[in-house]
Amino acid sequence: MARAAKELGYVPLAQAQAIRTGRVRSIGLVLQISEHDAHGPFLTDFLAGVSAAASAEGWTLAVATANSDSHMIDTLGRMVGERKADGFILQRTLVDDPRVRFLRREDVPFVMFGRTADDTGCAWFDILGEDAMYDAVLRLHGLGHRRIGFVTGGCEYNFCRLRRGGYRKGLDAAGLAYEPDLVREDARLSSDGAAATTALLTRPDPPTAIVYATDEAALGAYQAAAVLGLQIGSDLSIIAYDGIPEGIHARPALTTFSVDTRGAGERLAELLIRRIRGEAPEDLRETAHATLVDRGSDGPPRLSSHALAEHVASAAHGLTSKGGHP
Amino acid sequence: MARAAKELGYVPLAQAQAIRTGRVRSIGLVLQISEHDAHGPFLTDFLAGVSAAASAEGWTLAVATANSDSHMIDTLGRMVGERKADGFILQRTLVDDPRVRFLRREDVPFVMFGRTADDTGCAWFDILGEDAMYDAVLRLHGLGHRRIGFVTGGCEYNFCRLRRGGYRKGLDAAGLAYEPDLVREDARLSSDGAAATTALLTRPDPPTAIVYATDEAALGAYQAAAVLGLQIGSDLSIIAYDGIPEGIHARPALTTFSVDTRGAGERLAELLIRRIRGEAPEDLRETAHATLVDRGSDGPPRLSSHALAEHVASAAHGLTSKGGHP
DNA sequence: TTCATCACCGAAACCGGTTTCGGCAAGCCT
DNA sequence: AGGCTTGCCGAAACCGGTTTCGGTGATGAA
Repeated sequence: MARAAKELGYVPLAQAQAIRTGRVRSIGLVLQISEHDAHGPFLTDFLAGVSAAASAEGWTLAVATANSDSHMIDTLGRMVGERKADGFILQRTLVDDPRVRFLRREDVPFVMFGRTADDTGCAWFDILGEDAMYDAVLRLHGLGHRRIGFVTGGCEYNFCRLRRGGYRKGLDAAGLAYEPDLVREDARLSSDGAAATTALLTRPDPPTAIVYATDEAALGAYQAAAVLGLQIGSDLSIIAYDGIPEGIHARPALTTFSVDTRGAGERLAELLIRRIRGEAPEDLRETAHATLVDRGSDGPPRLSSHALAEHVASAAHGLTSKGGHP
Repeated sequence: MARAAKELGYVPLAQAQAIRTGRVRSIGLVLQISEHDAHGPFLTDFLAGVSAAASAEGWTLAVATANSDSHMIDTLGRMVGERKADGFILQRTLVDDPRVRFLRREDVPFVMFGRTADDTGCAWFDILGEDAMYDAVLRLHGLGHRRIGFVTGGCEYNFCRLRRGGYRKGLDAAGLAYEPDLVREDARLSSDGAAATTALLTRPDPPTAIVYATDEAALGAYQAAAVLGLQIGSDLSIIAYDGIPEGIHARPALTTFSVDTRGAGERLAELLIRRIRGEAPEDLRETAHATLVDRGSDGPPRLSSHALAEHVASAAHGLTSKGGHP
């Protein structure tokens, strides 16, 4: 019977099943359009991964967008109310995420891309950015750097806390002292990254290498270095994280830890489907590693911190005197 | 009764309606992940527009991805078979598009972003890129340019044919002769754009201005100009089309016709919903205009075509002699 | 006033599955 | 061998809406 039905090309209607089972076989994804990470190929890759894994299981992907936190919660509620999605993938997890609180309260299944501070009852997939930061510090230490700075992204994101922890553990492992003054926070845009870099370099004891929590921030370093007359890769070594394509086009190209966004999407879709099918969230936690893409932006230090400080001071003087008498 | 129901917070379950009406109130969107235009903020803006307009009508958005033409057709068929979508938005319309043929044959409603060669029975929304190209030529003519080149994108896309037509009409209106040698085709990537630009500039009678069908191609012009020692905006004027953010960061910033991607998504969603509700495709055709963003990449010609040719020739000689004795 | 038509409203059938329930046959234990 | 339990299979109820149908009351025309 079942065989005959199959041969006739029969496929059960998803919504007819849904009416009884309460499942639509659909994964929900609400994008925050204000997020700048929505740019770049990230979104496409991520969607490709999610939809590939979903369609392999016969599931589909329902996408919505939100322009604010409250709009986000509304949209999540509406989608689950109308049964447009059986569960959600949450990207860009915050340290304390309102979406998590809402979905937990409403008892709606979800999976996070990234951990939160309190992940009880949460399933998640995450790339171990802290390990990448750790490796970056050790790599720079191995190249001969002894003063290594750190620039993070937005502090409301949990990854920022984690990566900063990885940086600090790297310093410990390398036997270097942690100096809070060598850390700058909240560099979201490349302009923030440029400002943070300038601030670190104009100190009396500047770092000869800087680790950036995001490529975006690191791109600002090129601008800052150009202004101060420094050569990236020799006068200043930088290593970042994300693997965005702009890093390839920078000169010298950016050494960075690249993230398999598509693969992350696939894993998240699979985890969410298993979560919806009833598996315990504690059993649905996976991690992966970012892979180092060794390009030209890091190398042995050409100058000592002291010499670098003098170089920067003279460049800054040149700038101000030029600026003063146009 | 109805009021009381509403006050109780009642919302009809979409899939229960769907089982009887055959409508899921869902818009389908299948993305070609191989498309390079999937990068950049285009996709985010577009999704934001579509999902905003859809949710205003109580509809949702079902997204899938495809990595080849046949996979695309499969996915369209599967989504309509499983009733995951009531109709589709097609982006990046080809001159002769297999998706259109399939959906037309299967009698599935759809709306195109961009026209095709044969649009009988098709609803569409499009930005009049041909008008932009026309305006670009007249603008350059007004600045004093008399030899104006043109570089198109991939010829399989219909917009390419249209924009080329706009360029030609612009030449006519300006009283300039159309010279096939001043046109280069198939510049998809910026590297193609660079090659096309170099080819045009190394002619004995090079254009002093070039119009590009896409920003991507135009970005290659900066590279080509740098190699030949030309200053964009004076030695060579360029105007392009799309409004991608990289154009802002180019030096000088790219003068381009900017497209309201989000608005396009909104219009397309609304047109598709009306199409699904039964309106005739002929009544569902809309156009909009791109808006010129006047930045620094165009200006009066500093050199005549002849002088430009000499300049290029000497630069090229310098390059080869350098290259010959490294 | 009476009859026909119209509008409105409630009941029932239906959409296409899932799930439960009951009946029947077979197997096992006493 | 008889009674009880087990397993399987088909029928029926159900999910939450839409749509059709039939009946009722009201309205308008003869």
